Amino acid sequence: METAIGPSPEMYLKSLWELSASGEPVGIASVAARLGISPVSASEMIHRLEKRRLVEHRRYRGVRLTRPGRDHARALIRRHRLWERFLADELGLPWESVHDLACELEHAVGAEVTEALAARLGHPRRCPHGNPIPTASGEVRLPSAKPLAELEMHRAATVERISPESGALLSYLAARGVVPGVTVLIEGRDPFGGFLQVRVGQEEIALGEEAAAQVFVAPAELSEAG
Amino acid sequence: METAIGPSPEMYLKSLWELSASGEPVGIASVAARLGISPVSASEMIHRLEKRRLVEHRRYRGVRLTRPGRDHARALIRRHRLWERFLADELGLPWESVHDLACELEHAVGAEVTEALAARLGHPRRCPHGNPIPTASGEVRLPSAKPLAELEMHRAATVERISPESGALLSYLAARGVVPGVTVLIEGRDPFGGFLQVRVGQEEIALGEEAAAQVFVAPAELSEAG
DNA sequence: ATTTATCTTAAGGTCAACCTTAACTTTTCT
DNA sequence: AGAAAAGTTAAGGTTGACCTTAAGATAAAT
Repeated sequence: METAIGPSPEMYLKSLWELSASGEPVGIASVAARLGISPVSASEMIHRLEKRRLVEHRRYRGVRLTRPGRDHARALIRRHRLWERFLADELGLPWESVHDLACELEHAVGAEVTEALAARLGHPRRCPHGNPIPTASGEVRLPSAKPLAELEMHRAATVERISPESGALLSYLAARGVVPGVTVLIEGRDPFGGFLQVRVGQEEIALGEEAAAQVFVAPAELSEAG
Repeated sequence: METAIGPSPEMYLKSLWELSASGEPVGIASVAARLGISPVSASEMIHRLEKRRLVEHRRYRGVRLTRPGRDHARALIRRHRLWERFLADELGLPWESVHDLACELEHAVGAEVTEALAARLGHPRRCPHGNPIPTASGEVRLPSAKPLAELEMHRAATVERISPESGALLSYLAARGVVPGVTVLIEGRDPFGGFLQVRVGQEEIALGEEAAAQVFVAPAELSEAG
């Protein structure tokens, strides 16, 4: 029944969803930090959301999405990532900017448009950054992958996803060819942990640890072993 | 430079644009009526817009868009109608509903997305209701057409556009096959002006005068006459 | 057990976008 | 010229979404 809630409350739901993949309560301060607002304002909004039965809040214990809250948040993520695909694939907009653009669009459409869009795009399962697109029925499968920093040396791996999806680091990675699907290989490690020497396709680059923390990779199967 | 202005002010600009095709001042009351708000609130907003130099207001004389205001409004109409095309053509959503859906989307994108969308759609010149899509540089050509009610009897004509683009009448027209491009012919007139007998394609329908006032037609060229 | 850090509530403020009621001015119409 | 209609300003209100500062409560960590 598409309960209408404004852009701002929606951002809270989305943040809560992102901050608690498995459903543990989230501190209000971390929500506030993520949205760049004061804890007091976040607290206020959480109470508003609680009145609408979208979240449950236990004082000093944190917030959790209720069932309808979680459904709404998941639907938002779905919309967001579908718009990202659209913007990147159909409109050819640059990878680094689609996240921010999709952030606006996600609040402007309901299920009708979303599902038509999904159908139009062929029901993609990943956003351009490699993150999974929840299905209409609500399933989400995060690809199993680990941070690039934890990859063994000289072990080939495929970039599965990059998270989070916006900010200067994305352009940095994009400029260096680090996008989902490419094969990477660690060729060297700075002894003090400052950066990695990484081969990306043909090229070799140095990747700061902050950037490397955002890149999740799946090691390629080495041999015919099960 | 894409001056950011919220959805609400944007709706005022759009309304002003629509209410004064040729640039004559518009009464605040009519803006208020169109947006469904009180004249007092409209007056307030007009003053806010005046501070931003988007409109000019002369007391008791009406409001007029300034150059930047008109540019912004035209850009909005462009976005709106491009989204309509997208929703109808690419997503296959029903003709009667694309207007309202596009109303949300138009506030969610800037020039970058708009132009990419336009390119993607092949730079269409008309929205699904037949109304012209302003070009990126700001040209608008309204197809010459007259209200269906003014068409001579038994004279074939093509439906050029339907305006306004939303409301119950649209579904009414859509259900009867009255959409841009079809050929219509008046076969009879109610002596007291209540309705028209119209042939639409193969079928014959009765069309109320309220509905007929929204349908703009271009008479087919009868012969080889210049 | 006490401190520290986190969290929450209280109090008061801002701004945008609406609302109503009421009074007043200007234009327009008869 | 006078009345009606349209438009305007004033005054006071509401709601949502933010803010700051300050005080109080709880949990966690020493």
